[in-house]
Amino acid sequence: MVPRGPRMYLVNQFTSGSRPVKRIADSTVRRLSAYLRFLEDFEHRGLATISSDELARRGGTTSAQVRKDLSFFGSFGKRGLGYSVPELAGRLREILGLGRDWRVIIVGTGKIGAALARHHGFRQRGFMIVAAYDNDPAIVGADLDGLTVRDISRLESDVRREHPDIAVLAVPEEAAQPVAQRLVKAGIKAILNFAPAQLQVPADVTVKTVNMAMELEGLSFALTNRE
Amino acid sequence: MVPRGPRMYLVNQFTSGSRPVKRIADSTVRRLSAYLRFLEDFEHRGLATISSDELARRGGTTSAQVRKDLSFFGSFGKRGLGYSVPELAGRLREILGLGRDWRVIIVGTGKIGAALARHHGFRQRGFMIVAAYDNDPAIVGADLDGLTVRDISRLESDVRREHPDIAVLAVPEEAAQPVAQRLVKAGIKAILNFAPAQLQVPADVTVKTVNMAMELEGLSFALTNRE
DNA sequence: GCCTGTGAAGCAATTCACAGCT
DNA sequence: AGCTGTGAATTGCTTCACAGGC
Repeated sequence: MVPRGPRMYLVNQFTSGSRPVKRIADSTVRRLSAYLRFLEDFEHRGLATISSDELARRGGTTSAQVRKDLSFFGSFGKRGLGYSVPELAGRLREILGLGRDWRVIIVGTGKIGAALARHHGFRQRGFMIVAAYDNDPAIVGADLDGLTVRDISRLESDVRREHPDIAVLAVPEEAAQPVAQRLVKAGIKAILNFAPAQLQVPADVTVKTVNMAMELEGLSFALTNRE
Repeated sequence: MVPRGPRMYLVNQFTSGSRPVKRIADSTVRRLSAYLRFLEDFEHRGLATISSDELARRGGTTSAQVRKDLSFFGSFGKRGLGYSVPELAGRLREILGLGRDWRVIIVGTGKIGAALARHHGFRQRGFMIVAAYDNDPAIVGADLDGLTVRDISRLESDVRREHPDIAVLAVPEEAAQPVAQRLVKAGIKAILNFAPAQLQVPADVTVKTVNMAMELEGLSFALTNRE
């Protein structure tokens, strides 16, 4: 029934002038993220240039795909030479919005939420965990690597005052939708959801769901259905 | 360069006779997994039938998509009525290979690996965690909810003796590829990878990667590129 | 009348292939 | 000669629309 448009994004700020607006597929964004990772590796090793073919090999895709992905945003390479590693890395950071810090809150500090709160890898990429929430009085007040777990009753007032950009949702399945609604109402526009639930949110809110049960079932399917 | 076929699966056991083999897209399998979750909810609530339209609403897709997804595997519904909830749930479990238990090992018991090892939700769906490994002598021997962390040097011999089906890879980025290679060499055919790395494995090994940095960057992109 | 199952149509993503710059 | 950038061709996923059974 309900017709759905593909989940894509405007990139009008990249298309100069008044040309028709471009839309970027999710899969493209994921690959850009992967390319950036490889470029950072190359940067560390002091390499100056890289070809679409090398990026493709590292990313498990094709050189044509790499060039097409980049072409949505501009022409960053030199024919006959390839791409300047630092320049392309910079462009990708800009495209992905990594030129600034993002304020992240974690909602639900059970096993997964707590592990995420303690994970320092996010900070390095500009995702600053600024608060963590739980509804269990036994957990509220606890310390998570310098972060004090707050009572979830403060969620709305905190969000309105501290305007975090991204909420990581790590609550039990049955709490996921109600908490998501509270987050949206308080003004959150981006949610990383670890609950095995399909969240219903307004179109201007972006949700990425990480569903480990689903991934395991995908592996089960693959193991079961092989020639 | 390297041309890639789409990552799909044979389902010849579902297509009777010698008709040309069907291939199932990843996105379809993910949706089947979601449908099963909703069906289990309906089962608990004692509902007997469900229409493709109701499944679609819960799954954020369309009724045509639901029917098309199911049609790859057979005709499970009744025209004018819908689908029998228990029957369709059973069929989906069969299709997804959930009619049996799967033996899962966890490699790397840092924050994420340990949280996964302690997570009981997997067991309920037939994913039994049978061993956990680490290379840190300070962690080896520790107890994770009844599971003793083993020394990773035992990995190959254990895998060959205990033939686990799925390995969850939760090691640091730089260790991901070497450990994946060890797993593959020992005979593992399915890997759930939590390391932010693009694993290179033979075609008969299935890898699902859960990359939180990539998801966060997808949110960053969405927040940055809005009209 | 209601809802499934499915070819056909439509649309989006990937791959091809080559012109054009270095 | 080497490698990018990009229209065109292709592939494959999604949606339409309707015949067919309940």
